Amino acid sequence: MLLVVMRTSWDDTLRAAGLRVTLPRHLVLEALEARPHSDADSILGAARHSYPNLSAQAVYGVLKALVAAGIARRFEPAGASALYELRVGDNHHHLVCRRCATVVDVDCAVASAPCLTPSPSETGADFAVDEAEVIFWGLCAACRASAAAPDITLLTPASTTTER
Amino acid sequence: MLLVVMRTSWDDTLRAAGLRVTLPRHLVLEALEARPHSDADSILGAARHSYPNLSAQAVYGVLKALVAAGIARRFEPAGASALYELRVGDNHHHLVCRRCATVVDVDCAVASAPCLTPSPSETGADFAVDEAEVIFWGLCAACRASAAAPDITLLTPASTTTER
DNA sequence: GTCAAAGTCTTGAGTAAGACAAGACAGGGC
DNA sequence: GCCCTGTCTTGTCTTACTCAAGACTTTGAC
Repeated sequence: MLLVVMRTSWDDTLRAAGLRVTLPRHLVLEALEARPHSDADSILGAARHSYPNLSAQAVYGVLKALVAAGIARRFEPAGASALYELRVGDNHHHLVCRRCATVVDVDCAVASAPCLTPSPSETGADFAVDEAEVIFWGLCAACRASAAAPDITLLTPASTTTER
Repeated sequence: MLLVVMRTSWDDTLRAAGLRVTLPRHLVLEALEARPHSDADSILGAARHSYPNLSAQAVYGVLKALVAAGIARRFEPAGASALYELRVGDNHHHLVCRRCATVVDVDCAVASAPCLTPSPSETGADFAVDEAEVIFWGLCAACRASAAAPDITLLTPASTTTER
C-alpha cells in the first residue's frame, strides 16, 4: 500500500454513516470536493494521482456507498454519464451547458415551488411525489460569447421544442 | 419483404418532415402511439411482431430521425435507458414511479414557471437557459397500496434528500 | 413503367458505463 | 493482537448504444 496521508476531515462523516474509513473513500471524497459534478471516470483519474492502483470498480463501489449513505448525490443529465457531488440535503438543481457540458448548481428562484407540484387534475395526482429532478439546459456565458463559431456540437437533449 | 399493411396516418407527418415513408418508421410510430414512454428495446419488440427481421440498429436510426424531425421526443430518467414519446411541442413533464418505473405525463400546474427561471443572483445567471427538464420521482397509487411489502427495490435517483 | 440518386436498412464490429462474483485484504471492535 | 466483516481488486459480463460499409428501397424525373 502506498504511503498516502489521509486528511481526517472525512473520517467522522464516514463513520457517522456507518462506513469504514479507507484510502479509496478519502480519495473519492477529496476528488469530489475539489471538482464537484465529476463523473466516475474523472474521479478515478483524480484519485489515481495519489493511488495509481485504484480500480475503477472500487470507485463505483465507493460512489454507490456514498450515495446510499447520503454523503454524495448522483444525478444524470440526459446523454451523459452519471455525475456526483457532495452538496446534499439542500434544494438545488443544475444548469448544464449544451456546448461545453459545464454544470453549475442553481437554487430555486422562489421559496415555494408551485410548478413542481403536479396538477391535481392530472393522472399524476395518484402519485406520491417525493423528489423533483430539475435540469436546465442552455449555453454558458463563455459559449454564448463564442456562439458565432459555425461548428457547434450541442449536447442532448436534442431539444425539438423549447420548454419554458 | 413481408406483406404488412401500413396505415397512412403517419405518411403526411413523415413526408412533411422530409423523411421517407418506410415500414420500420411506421412500425416504430405505431409502437410509440400504442405505448408512449417506451425504450428502444420495447419498441423493437413491438415492431418485430409485425416484422420479425427488423434490426435494432434500424430502430435506433428511426428514433434518432424522428427526434431530429421533431416528431418524437426523447428523455432519460436517471438510471434508466432513454424513453421516447410522440407528445411534443407542449409543456409537459414526467412522473416516474420508483418502484414499477411507470411513467406518466404531467402538465405544469401553473401557467408560468417562476421556479424554472434560475435566480439572477446565482452563478446560473450567466446561462442562457432554453429548456428545463423536470422529472418527478415518487410512488404510483398501485405501488403505494402495496408499499407494506418489505422487499421494495427502489429506482434511482437514490434520493437522500427530499426536494420540493 | 423505368431509371437513377439519395436515403434507409441490415449486418457486424466496437465502445462506454457499469453490474456481478469470488477471493484477497484491511479496518476496527473486542 | 486477533478475528470478523466490510471493502477492494481482478476478471468477466451485460446493456445500451454508436459507427461503418454495403445492400436495398423510396421517390421524383422522364
